[in-house]
Amino acid sequence: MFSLSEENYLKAIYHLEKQADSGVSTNAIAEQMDTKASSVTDMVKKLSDKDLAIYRKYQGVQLSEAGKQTALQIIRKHRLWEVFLVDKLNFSWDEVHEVAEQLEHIKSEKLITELDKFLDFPKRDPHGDPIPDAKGNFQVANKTLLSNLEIGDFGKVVGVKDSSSEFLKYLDKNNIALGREIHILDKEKFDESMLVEINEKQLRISPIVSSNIYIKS
Amino acid sequence: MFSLSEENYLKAIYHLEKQADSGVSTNAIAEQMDTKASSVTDMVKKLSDKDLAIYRKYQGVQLSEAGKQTALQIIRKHRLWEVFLVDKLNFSWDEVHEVAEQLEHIKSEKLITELDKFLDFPKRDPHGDPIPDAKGNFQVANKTLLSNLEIGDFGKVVGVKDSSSEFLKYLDKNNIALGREIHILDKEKFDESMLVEINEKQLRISPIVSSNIYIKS
DNA sequence: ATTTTTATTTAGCTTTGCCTAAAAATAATT
DNA sequence: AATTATTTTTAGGCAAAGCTAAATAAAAAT
Ligand SMILES: [Mn+2]
Ligand SMILES: [Mn+2]
Ligand SMILES: [Mn+2]
Ligand SMILES: [Mn+2]
Repeated sequence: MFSLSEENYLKAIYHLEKQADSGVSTNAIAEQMDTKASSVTDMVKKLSDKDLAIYRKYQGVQLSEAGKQTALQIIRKHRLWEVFLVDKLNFSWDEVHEVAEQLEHIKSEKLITELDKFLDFPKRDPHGDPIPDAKGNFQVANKTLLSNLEIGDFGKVVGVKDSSSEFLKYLDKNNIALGREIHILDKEKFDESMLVEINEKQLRISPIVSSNIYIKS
Repeated sequence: MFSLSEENYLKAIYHLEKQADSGVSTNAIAEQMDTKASSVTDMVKKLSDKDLAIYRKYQGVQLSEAGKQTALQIIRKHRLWEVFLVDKLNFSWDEVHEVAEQLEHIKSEKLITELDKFLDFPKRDPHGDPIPDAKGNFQVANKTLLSNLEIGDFGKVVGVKDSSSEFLKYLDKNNIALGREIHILDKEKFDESMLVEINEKQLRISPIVSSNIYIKS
């Protein structure tokens, strides 16, 4: 169907489109994909020719409906594989992304249908992100960043914004995991750092940490 | 490490080397890989440069020790994935090969170690082929082709030589599966066809069938 | 309203893996 | 042994996906 490279571009554009309101810029894609702007221009033209994206010179790109659906199916596969790795193969949540990046490109309808069933139709991946169904539908959780909470608030950790291995290892070290109750004891006006209670222990966290943890409050 | 294409060539050469006694010919590889002889020459030079193969112009190729080990690890992955698909995801033995061709190229040491463990260290794949261990070792079964048996002989089906979907479906239709007892009732001298009893039913099979079924007798 | 800076595109080149057609080597026949 | 047929290699090209450097458009600053 589509090349590995095309699939990766679609995924990147999909993710960038959620933040940007207008078209996604060439440079934004280049940065996300760790490639050069000129390469992006080439590919974006190709996606446009294949009606996977809408592109006007100097105006950025947006995914077409077909492009969005394709991206969602790749994301579906990525996240299902992540669940598989954690639930069945003893991977930790900081180890799965790299491997899922490869597995998401395997082409087999039956494989993904059966994997979904085998995993008992999970709704979220190990990082708390929603798993689209075969039609591309998924639940958007009403979550907020930990950094938005105020002194005295309670909440439950439901996801991470940054899912880099480094950040996840930091969370592990401090016993912060999905599902944990968190209580805001203090918030420093000066540097926005927070004192929180989690797992019956007190912990001071910097804003770079609190702005990468999703909370359901 | 190695490209998808390089890995496929190594695998093809490995399989061809088992039959051919001298070096594997360019044309044989081209046919196996469904490509052109000139493309094979190119790739074989590259493998030779990387010390994965020994190649002398017009004399065919052989795998080096490194090349053989690499091939065996790909075969290991291929067969483990086939077991996974059949044992865990309800695939039938005629559906797995295509998907395993893709999955065998996923790069992750941990993935394959854990998959092996998850499957309880299987020794054979769904077609009866041995699964090499992490060091490339595997048991060679003492098996023979059904076509070599004589009238009155008994045996057990332990593998298939042709594992094309068409052949496997034919076997399914006639209730021939791994582990089944088989009894040779008659063998026609003229066309080498056989009358066998399997599953308490009599069945006449052509030499093209009997020479693609492995028996342990 | 210019000028300067930044972003984007174009042009031209590289590598990988493949192809066709022609040339060269090897194998098979006569 | 010479000729013919087959196999293999070489030469020259193509498409995908990347890159650098130069040109152009858009945005920001003066
Ligand atoms: Mn991921
Ligand atoms: Mn994830
Ligand atoms: Mn197979
Ligand atoms: Mn097999």
